[in-house]
Amino acid sequence: MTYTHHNNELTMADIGTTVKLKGFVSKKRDLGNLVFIDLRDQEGITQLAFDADNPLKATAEAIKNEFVLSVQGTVRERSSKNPNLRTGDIEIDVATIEVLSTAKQPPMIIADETDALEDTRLKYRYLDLRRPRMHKILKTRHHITRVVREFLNGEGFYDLETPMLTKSTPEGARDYIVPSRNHKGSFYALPQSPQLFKQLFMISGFEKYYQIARCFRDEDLRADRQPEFTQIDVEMSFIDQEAVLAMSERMMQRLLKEIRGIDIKTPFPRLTYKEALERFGTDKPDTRFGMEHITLNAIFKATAFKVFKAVSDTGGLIKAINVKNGEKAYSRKKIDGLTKAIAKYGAKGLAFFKYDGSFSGPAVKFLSDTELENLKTKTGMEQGDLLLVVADKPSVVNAALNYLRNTIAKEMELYDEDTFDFTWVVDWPMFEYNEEDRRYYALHHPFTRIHDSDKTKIETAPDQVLAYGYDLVVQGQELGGGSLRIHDQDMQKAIFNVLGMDEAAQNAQFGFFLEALQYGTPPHGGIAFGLDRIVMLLAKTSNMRDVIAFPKTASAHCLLTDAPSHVSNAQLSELGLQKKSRDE
RNA sequence: GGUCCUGUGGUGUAGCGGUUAACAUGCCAGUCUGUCACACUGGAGAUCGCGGGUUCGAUUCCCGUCAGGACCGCCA
Repeated sequence: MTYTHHNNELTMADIGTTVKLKGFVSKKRDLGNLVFIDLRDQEGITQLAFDADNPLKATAEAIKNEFVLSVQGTVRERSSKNPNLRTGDIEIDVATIEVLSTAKQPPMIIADETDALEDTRLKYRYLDLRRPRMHKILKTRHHITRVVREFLNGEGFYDLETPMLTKSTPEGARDYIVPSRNHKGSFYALPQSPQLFKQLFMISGFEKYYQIARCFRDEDLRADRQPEFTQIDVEMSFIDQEAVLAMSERMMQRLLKEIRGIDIKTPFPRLTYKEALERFGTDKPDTRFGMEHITLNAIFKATAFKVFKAVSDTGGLIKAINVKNGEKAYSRKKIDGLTKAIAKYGAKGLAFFKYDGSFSGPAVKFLSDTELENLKTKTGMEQGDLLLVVADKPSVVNAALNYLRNTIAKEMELYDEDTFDFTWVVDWPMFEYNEEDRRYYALHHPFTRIHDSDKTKIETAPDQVLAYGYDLVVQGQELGGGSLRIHDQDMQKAIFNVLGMDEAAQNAQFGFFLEALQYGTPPHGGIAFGLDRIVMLLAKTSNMRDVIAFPKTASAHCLLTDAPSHVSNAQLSELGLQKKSRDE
């Protein structure tokens, strides 16, 4: 027996027994004739005590933080107890001690209240991960994947694997590319998601698939975006949209209950994509509070106010949010700050109105009495309210007002962290026109099935075609998304046509898939959840690096291993590759 | 690709056109029998990210560069 207990286990009930413990030295307190050592392992902390007459006291005094020890001794009651510690009633009177490993002085304090900045933490990630807080998060992550697996196994899903070395595809994010040695000049790509493979499983006759799958996208990072991330990937045959949503709701319900002990109601409310954009200006609205967007175009059709008039005449949008009791909370100076903040979304200005029986604000003098009356009725302004108005092209207005709504709600504390307002955003448009490239793109992805009633519009009015696409949103974050898929090769080709892919391109990129569709394809659909985001949500952190054991920096650099790094010319030539100049 | 913020002992911060570069913590030594952020006394430890410029003089101001972070674009 290498040890008899973990360091969170011993209590008054164990007094008098001989135990063997191991762990890291978390903290030594040397009181002269009395030495205490906090021994930390995966589960917790136990205090070791060395009395004045203990022959090991000298040994204990030489021990430093983070040494790895194995000790044997007797459990005894403390003369002064620590109620903050699970094992705070007892301590170990040490009889033998073995130093399994010594330790250099660590570059950071290994405790929850570490003072190290994130780059230091990432460089010495293995030390950072010793902190109980990080242990707790990674254990929560494990707990979540365990519950997910149990749930999906229980619902009859098969955990099936898909390749990591696969084919690069043009649509979507930038691929991570892997050069082939056998086929010099050719490349694999790491999967952005197992999308086509899971559909092929359906064509293979598996009816319920899942995988906790690593995905790779070579795009710029954010606090909640890493170049490699994990999806809970699910696909089902012979089902409709309701089946996918209901299954997802059961899974989230189970997760919230088991991880946080929170009961949530199903079914989750639904918003159409169109509604979400109108009422919240985003496809991932935070629905924990009101302050919805109010469209004011109708009021200002013939206004004398030049700013609104110009926007109205050029097909722009005039929208507002009513900040209830915002008049006092938002001084002129703070509003100027908000105006500056929304400039990053392209908003050229922010009009504001205060109300205390009548409107006041810089723009009031440009508006007629009728317009002000209509404004009051439309926005429901009351004593002490603040109205913020943005007028510009729709994408700018929506982005700016969404930012304002979220920022102000946070500042005014209009919501609670533990409100889980799961919402489905459904009925996504199939296509989105890109002005720059002068072509349509798939809003979700090109394999999404469209509403039967819209089939005739594919060629005539692609931007009106709605798809069976759905996103799961909570607290203003996208947790997952999916769709019903096309199971008919003619329809699949028609979609590719709208996307501007000719037959040759379709065959080169997706020929294998178009062919597979010809051999009998069950109707199918699925969904994928961002595991990292689920962990963030349940572990209450806004930093994705906190929930990934070995994450990368904002520039996709691993500070621990220093990847990516140079490779030798020999390695390159084996792959048929040659570096261009500009070598350091 | 762009905007903004940060870079000073091991760690985290303060600071300022001329300083003995300050504080906390960690580290080392000593005192201490009940600590648990032990306490107290003393000590060591910094080419102020790197390069250039302005200046009599730059850690401080300016430019560039590198690194880290936040955001915009991007992420079907």
